[in-house]
Amino acid sequence: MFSQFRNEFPLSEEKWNEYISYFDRIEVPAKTILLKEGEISKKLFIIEKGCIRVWFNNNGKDLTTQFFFENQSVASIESFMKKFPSQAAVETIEPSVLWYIHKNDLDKILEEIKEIPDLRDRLINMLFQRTFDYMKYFVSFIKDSPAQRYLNLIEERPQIIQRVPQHYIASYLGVTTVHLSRIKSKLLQKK
Amino acid sequence: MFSQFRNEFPLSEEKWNEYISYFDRIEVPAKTILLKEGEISKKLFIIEKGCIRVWFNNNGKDLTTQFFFENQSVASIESFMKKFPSQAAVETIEPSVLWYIHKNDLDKILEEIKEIPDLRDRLINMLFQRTFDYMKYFVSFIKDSPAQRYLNLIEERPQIIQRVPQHYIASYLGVTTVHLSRIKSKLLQKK
DNA sequence: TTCATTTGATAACAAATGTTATCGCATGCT
DNA sequence: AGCATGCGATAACATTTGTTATCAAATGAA
Repeated sequence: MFSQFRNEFPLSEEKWNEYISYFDRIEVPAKTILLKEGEISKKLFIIEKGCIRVWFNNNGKDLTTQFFFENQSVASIESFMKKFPSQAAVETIEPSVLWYIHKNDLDKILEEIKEIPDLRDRLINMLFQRTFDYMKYFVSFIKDSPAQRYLNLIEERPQIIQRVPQHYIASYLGVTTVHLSRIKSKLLQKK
Repeated sequence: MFSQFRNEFPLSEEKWNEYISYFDRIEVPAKTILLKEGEISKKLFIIEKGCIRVWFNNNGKDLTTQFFFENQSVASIESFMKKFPSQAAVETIEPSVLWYIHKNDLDKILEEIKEIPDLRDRLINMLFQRTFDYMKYFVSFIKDSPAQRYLNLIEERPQIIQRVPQHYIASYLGVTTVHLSRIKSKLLQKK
């Protein structure tokens, strides 16, 4: 799982092995709740196989805000960083194979690697990039119609279209399942 | 302008004076474009007096995404950081008194202060906080009705309601001016 | 296989929001 | 003061999106 990332990290063999030893592997079925709404997030997950969504409970309706697939890391990030109760829940969509690390262990690692300027700068750039991604996502949400956003998904994130049940996609797009069906059938007519 | 921030920065008197000498002061009327769409952002502004909006041109309609008031710093941040042409424009709403610094000078300062762990960590936390603010903003956008979002603005950012013309507020809420008028008149009926 | 459950499509109707046009008030300029 | 302009309210109508209900197909468990 981790060897593919080995050469990205300028670390000694010892440190590398120490760091990956902090991770545990689990296999879970679909619809496993990894973090409940209101809980404090204490684990960061990395997906070996499967997919995960992050969602908010909004008056009983669920509102999916993010999807994650293989090799991505997942946490309710604000809860994880600041030890706040999470507003969001984290749940598998498919049966999944996951690796996770406890926050305490990750904090140890981060404390150590931030003395390495190269890694430190990369971390900062990641944070910036995440901000920019949110901005882009948000602007598209106000700018584009649901139909256009659906087309964007097809172009930019085909995995979502292929692997995620449609009602989750609808909530991600901010529309009802009924309306997403209408969008799809209109798009088919035009072709 | 800067003396109120003096004690937040653990810097020598010399460095402090050097850093603030990089800033210039300008006075501009309302509706002054500080950055055009498509330009690369090379200045960071700090508002002494007045207010500013950041907006996107979307098929001729403008879409305001952010408002800034006294003591806040403003730039088209992705353009400024990465030297990309800016998708957004930056424009004064009121006649304003601004201070600005060129990116080159700011980069020099940042390069120096990031060796100070305290300042460096604060910078990183700022970036995280900005990410969290965007997430919150975004979630509210999908979760809440325009009327609810308008009520949130009254509660959380009364400056916007008081100082910003209504058509900018409408575009910020993602609705037309007509619809915002309807929202306001319905809220009045209920009281 | 068989049955229950999940998922998705569609129709009919309701509610929310956009579009266009008109009016009036306030503001700033000369 | 007088006038143009910007801003906001409102009405009538159009379009988009939500709600509820029903049905069909796919999927999963016994």
